[in-house]
Amino acid sequence: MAVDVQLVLNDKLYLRDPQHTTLGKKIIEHSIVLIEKLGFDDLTFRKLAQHINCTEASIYRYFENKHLLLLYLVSWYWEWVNYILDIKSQNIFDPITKLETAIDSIADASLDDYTPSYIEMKLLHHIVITESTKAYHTKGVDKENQVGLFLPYKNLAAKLVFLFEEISPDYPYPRLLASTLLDMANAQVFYAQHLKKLTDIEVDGEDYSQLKRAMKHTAFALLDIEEL
Amino acid sequence: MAVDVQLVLNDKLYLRDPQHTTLGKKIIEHSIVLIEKLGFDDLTFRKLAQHINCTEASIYRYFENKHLLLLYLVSWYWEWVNYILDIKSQNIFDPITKLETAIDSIADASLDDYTPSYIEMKLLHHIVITESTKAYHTKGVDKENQVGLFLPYKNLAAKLVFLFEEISPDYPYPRLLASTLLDMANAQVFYAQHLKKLTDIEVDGEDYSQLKRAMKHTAFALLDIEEL
DNA sequence: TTGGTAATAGTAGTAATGCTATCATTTAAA
DNA sequence: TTTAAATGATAGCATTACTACTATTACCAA
Repeated sequence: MAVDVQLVLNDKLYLRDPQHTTLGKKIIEHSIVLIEKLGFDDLTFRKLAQHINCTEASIYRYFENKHLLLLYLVSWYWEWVNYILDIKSQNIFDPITKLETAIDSIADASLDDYTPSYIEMKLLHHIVITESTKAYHTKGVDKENQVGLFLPYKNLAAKLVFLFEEISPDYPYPRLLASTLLDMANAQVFYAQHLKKLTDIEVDGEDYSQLKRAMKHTAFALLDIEEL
Repeated sequence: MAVDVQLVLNDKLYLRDPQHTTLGKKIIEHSIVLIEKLGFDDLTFRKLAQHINCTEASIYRYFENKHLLLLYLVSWYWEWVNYILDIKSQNIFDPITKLETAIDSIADASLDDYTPSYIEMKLLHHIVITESTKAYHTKGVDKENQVGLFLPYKNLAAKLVFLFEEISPDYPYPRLLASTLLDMANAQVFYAQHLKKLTDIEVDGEDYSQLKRAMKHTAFALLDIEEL
């Protein structure tokens, strides 16, 4: 019997912690289902409330608005990737192997099965791919950044930067490479699904092997490492 | 006395072509100003109407909704970059120099001064940087892609792909590199302005030289070309 | 077991949004 | 100069994004 993992998320994301209550978990669970179905733009708290048979007001007790709900979901996702990455890179000491592991973790974190029962990870991954840029392209970025709402993503990037600097201390753009790789992991999947002319990779179901190969190729070439 | 350039845009973008009328141009002009000021999310046709002293209904006669207005602006921008790129790469025959010119055009297309009087190019550039992903991350991507609404961006990417294949026919990810570079041109500027930990470059006012250097460094390394 | 508090439900209402319709009036092209 | 096209003016309506208030239930501690 699996115990649900509880990730610690910034408490500015919510008014009441959804991980603590039954309704809270239901909100998370069904918001994922509903965003996947309708798209984030067409999600409303009213529809969500109807969908899970609670009142609109109840949802507002957890999240100030749907933007913060999205930010919560996206934070959850990246926090999860951090968690998976840390687990998988335990006992690996060669930085290049570590980087490969990191890329693998980033590309298929959603396939790991330690995920809490109320979070359908594959759907959440899909939401991150198609909707996550909306979470930080807002007038409020700077304020939200200041209170740490983007830390999960930035911490993940920082881990990559650390590896890059270990591997190729002279590479001039480690932070650019980190954010580019992370963005690539989402964008290229989106292109593979919707704008095929913009990518060379194919994503077949949950098979991200081509993405991983492309990411590694890119990272290695830029860090000036021999392909393995 | 300058003559306004008229770019040919997909007629599915609008109900009535805004380039043909005074009010149309005013809508474009002030939508740019207002999106820059409020952010796309907080723009409404009502506010825009008040701002330019016309009626809401008049704006709806040009654009079905604000999503299509954004798509129009973004299309205009990328069409403009295509135009600038074509002009600037005339009479250049060395593909590597051509690629350098292309990257320069992409990074500072907004600085060219042939721009029509009613389009404040620097503002539009800023809008593309912060809002353009919203234009294609919607439930309607596939339909809109099918009728060609993303062609300006895809055509630009195709031009890069053509150069990559000329320069390094064996490079395995030309389309990925094209879209990655184009996305990078926006994302890294956004990071430089809002999430500095995610980039190594600085953007000082309208000086995109560091961005250009980083883009060239990336492209050359991946295409396996000696730095110049 | 009781009492109190946290969680949720229920209801209601308001300002703003995203449109659409109708008809009158102005503008500009033939 | 006529006529069609473009715009204005006004109105209205369903939905959205909340907020407020009160009532009820669940649960934990004394």
